[in-house]
Amino acid sequence: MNVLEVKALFLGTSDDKDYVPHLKGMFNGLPTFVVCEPIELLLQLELYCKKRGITRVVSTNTSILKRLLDKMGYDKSAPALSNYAGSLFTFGEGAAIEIVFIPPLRQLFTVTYGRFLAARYISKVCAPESWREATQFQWGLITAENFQDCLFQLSGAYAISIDIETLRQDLRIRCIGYCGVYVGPEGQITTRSYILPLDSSYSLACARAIHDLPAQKIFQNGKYDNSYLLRYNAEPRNWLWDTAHFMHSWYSELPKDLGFLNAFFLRKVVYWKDLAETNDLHEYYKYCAMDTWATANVWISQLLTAPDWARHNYSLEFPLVFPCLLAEMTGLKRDMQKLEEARNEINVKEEAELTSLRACLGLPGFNPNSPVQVKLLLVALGCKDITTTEEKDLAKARLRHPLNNLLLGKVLEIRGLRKLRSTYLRVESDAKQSGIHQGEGGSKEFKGRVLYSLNPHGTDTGRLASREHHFWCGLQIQNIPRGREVKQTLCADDGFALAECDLEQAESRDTAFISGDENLIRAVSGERDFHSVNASSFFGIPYELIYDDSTGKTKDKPLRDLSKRVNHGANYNMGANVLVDTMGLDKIWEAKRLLKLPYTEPKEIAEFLLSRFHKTYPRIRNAYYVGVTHEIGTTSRLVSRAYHHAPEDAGLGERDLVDKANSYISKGGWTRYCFGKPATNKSDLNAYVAHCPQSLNARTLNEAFLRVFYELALKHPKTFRLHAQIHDSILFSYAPGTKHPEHVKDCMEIPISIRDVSGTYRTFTVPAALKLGMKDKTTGQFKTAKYWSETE
DNA sequence: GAGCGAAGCGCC
DNA sequence: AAAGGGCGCTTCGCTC
Repeated sequence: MNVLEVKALFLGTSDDKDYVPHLKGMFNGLPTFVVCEPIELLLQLELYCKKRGITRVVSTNTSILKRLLDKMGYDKSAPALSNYAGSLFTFGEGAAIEIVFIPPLRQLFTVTYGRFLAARYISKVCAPESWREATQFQWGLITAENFQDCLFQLSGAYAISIDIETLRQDLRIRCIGYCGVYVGPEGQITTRSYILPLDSSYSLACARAIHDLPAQKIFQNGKYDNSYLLRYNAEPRNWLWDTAHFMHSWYSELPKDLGFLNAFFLRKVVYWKDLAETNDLHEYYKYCAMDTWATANVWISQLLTAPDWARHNYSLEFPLVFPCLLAEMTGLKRDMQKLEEARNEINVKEEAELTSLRACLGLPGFNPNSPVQVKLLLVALGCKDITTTEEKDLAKARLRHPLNNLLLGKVLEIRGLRKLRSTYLRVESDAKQSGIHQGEGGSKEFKGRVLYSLNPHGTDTGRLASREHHFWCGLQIQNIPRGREVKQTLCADDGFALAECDLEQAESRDTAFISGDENLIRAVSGERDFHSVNASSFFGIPYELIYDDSTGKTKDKPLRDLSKRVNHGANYNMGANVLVDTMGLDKIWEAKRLLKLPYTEPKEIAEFLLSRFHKTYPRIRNAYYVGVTHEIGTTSRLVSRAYHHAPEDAGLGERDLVDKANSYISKGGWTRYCFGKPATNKSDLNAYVAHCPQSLNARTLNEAFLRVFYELALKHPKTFRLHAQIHDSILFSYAPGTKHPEHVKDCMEIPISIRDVSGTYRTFTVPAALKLGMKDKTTGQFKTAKYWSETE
């Protein structure tokens, strides 16, 4: 036997047993033992390894994890394995044995990226030579005495990562951490971290001096830090890097928090966020320093190992942090009086409905928001086959009996009102009731404004995601209800009018040009009403009977609505039963009647409807879905083959423009790495066929958002305000009399050159429509919008 | 009483 | 067997 032979052990739990064979091939060819019996003590494990000459351990055993953490002086009773996946410890004589933790093996199947992560983590101990070792962690406190030294050292850094620690209570920055990255003459990389407690105006001056250094700055999810730094007038110069955005640009489907990035990119690390729960100030500073060290090292690893397409994605995505940050800090003014009125209106309505419903039922304590209680109600109404109580299920039950209709209608009405009040029209007293501490004393508003965050790394497709603001108040701005109830409380600032500009039917147009389906291209590009054209081609009824082009009026609304639903469903590969559910049985029977169909089963009707779509637009399924599956099957990636014309392209001749577009397209636009398996999993297929148009539209709007930022928001800060982006629209306000709205529209109408799945090139532009206000009902005069409810 | 996941629902 | 996609927030109801 070769005594130098390296041996490995998989130490799992009884839950892992069945999955162990699926780890095959991940151990770099090392002879590997397997133990799934309970081993509680480190000593037991040590003896087991010693006896067999094992020096590499891969484990899911939380008892051993806890022992290892105990040894580090950390006594949490139950560490979560999910946090420690990828953490690497050493133990045994001379710390010669390395052990890495991985998620429970079940995840090899339940999570699309399960295999990928397991293999990566296992390679930490079984193929360590494939990992670059991180820099040594060293850190110090910045004091008045050593500040000049620290500043001098940092001024020599190649790059500086920055991380702030905040107090949620009063939005105060407690300390700021820096990690200077230094490149030696031989190319060797070292780092040093510095912690600056922010406890005086002197220390703030120190922070400003460091932030003003020309070195490129690195953050992890830096819009958070920069929101606070802006409050302190201490924003950094030259913020070029963000590790969360880099991760999103590379593996958009994976987590992006620092704990995960740490485990993912660095070999010899232990998850430390649990340990950072400390009351010792010096320890607290040390963990802040570790954050900056991790951010810097993750960045180094990303820079050294990312493929070109991920870098290209990054160059598209990162610039968005600036318009997003501006929009987040701008927010929208809330009319507090309107808020109060809207609440009162809702309270009155809800009170009436609730009293009535409870009286009908004879149950004074009935809660329509309780799934348990509504389920019982369904049973009482003879609908025990319906087991969930969401709107579409209640819709089903309502059709069965007028009494059901009455009672469940009230349930839905009350739920709707409560949703409006609790989510969108919240005031201080609500927060006190539920123990939430938000804004100033519990309201959603921050100095009378609704804030929000807009996150370019928040979705798999490249859309922005939204949530409440970094200051722990505000709203998700992208799901404000459509009616006037909430939007009438949000308005432009004094001296401004509010406006919204939409890309019209963007995803349908994008789908048409991505698939290259000539019928669909004609339908979306023509002058005629898209849904009526669809109704006509789906069901063989003359267009003129459905829509009157001369008056712009719909003549057959039921049929047009039907084709709208079918288009929507089929576009995203919806199954027949789901279409039945989303349309509702009444609409299904209506379709049967309208089209004089012979079928008796709802599913058959839905199947017929869907088949009409695919008959009309055959390339959607036959070329596009097939192309997506094939591309992912062979490359694990989806590449956007579209080029957004740059403003300077206007000066190019036809020939040069085509060359430029083609060269861009052949390199690829936005690329998504795909862990799912569309060939065998319909959910994955649906996600990926939805990705392409959604992502292309997101890119178009993001590009427009950037242009609006540079051409309007930065140039006209006194007469223009950039508020938000809402998936296919941009919300802004402007001083009346300016030409800013038209300029926004110009920024949004970006010509796109695209290569379809079969290789044909085309160019098209999604039209944008301004919504500036509405006609006054009484005077008939056009009135520019002040409130969001008025932008029509 | 805190924490968490599920249910339900708002938007495109 | 059947399965639209992409998000985030509040409430409920359960566990610790």
